[in-house]
Amino acid sequence: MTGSITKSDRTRAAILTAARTQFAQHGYERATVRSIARAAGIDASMVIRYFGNKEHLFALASEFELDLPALARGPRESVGQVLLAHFVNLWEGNESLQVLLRSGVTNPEAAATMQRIFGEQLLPVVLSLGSDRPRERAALVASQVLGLALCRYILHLPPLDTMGREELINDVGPTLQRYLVGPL
Amino acid sequence: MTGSITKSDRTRAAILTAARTQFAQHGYERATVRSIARAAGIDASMVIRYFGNKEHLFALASEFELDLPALARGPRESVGQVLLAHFVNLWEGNESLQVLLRSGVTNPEAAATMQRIFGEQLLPVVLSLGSDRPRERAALVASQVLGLALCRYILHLPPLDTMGREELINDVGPTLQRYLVGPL
DNA sequence: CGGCGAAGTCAACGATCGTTGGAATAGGAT
DNA sequence: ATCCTATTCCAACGATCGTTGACTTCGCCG
Repeated sequence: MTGSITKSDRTRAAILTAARTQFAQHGYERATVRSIARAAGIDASMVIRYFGNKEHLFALASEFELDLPALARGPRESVGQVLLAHFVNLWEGNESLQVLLRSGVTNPEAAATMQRIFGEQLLPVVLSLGSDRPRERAALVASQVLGLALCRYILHLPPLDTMGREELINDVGPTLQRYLVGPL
Repeated sequence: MTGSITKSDRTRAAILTAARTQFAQHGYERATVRSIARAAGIDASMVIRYFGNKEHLFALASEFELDLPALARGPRESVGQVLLAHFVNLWEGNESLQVLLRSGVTNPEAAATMQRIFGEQLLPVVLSLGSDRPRERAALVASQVLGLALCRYILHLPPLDTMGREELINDVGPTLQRYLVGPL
């Protein structure tokens, strides 16, 4: 029996998926245990039974990796555009980042997770490029990337929310380029 | 009697101030009517008595003006730095913008207010500069300004949260400069 | 000083939240 | 087919939310 996919595995996964969607769309406080359960097609008590409490469920639902590309291995003149393209793919392919962004604004623990993720995953990439003031550069990159995501996916600020990928990358790419390897 | 400052005027102002602080620090859902009342030193029912309901109080507490400078009248090569300096003053002198940012992420009405403010006040300034694609430029400026505020004042992402004003303006100013009048 | 309206408190309402424990049900092994 | 256990539902708990209405206190005008 051990190792096979039981029914509980499937409901557990369904709850996690529903939780990610609810947290991403409504944030930590507005996404209720009951709404998550309803989206997963089960009773609210099951959510607690499987994940202990709401806070723990959130911790698991907001876990993810940035999987940043090895910028130092590519051409130096396009690191900004490459990094931005990667982030756009991330935003649009996975809602985990939206979970963190939507909740990190009111939930201190989510804010801490955000700090940890960008510190552990973005900073090394910046370091590998060998520029001066790497910590400042990493934070500047984060500010533009998060600001773009905020306006495009959360606030739906026109015309940013309807602009095409290429247009976006052409307009904002040079900003990241300067933050990564340009003069400050 | 009409026109003089009554006691009710002072409590009304106290409630509004307390509401702004609570909304700015905890967002719409976590700032409770009771916590606002406690901060204002009165009973929760007074908050409702004076403002009808929580939603209406929030609408009044999140009202403000950007008071943007007339960039077209100044030297063209420093419009980015001037605009950023103005925004930094705004963030640090008044918590109204933090109210909107903290709440706009989960509250659709706050998000709409944010759209309206940037559309009505930032876009005209960009238009006055005569660059191409003014709507895109205004939105790009918003993305960097809001992203910076998010990281610095909400998420407290180091080292952005402790960087000095001048340093910040030197690093991010050129980004706004390009968004406003540079090549896209 | 007595009264009257404004200002504020108090207790409670219905709703909803996260969470719990026990009853009901299902599904696979014997 | 029957039992056993994993899985699920149901009802309810205490807490907290926004909001309401009745009661109390304050301050001023005559």
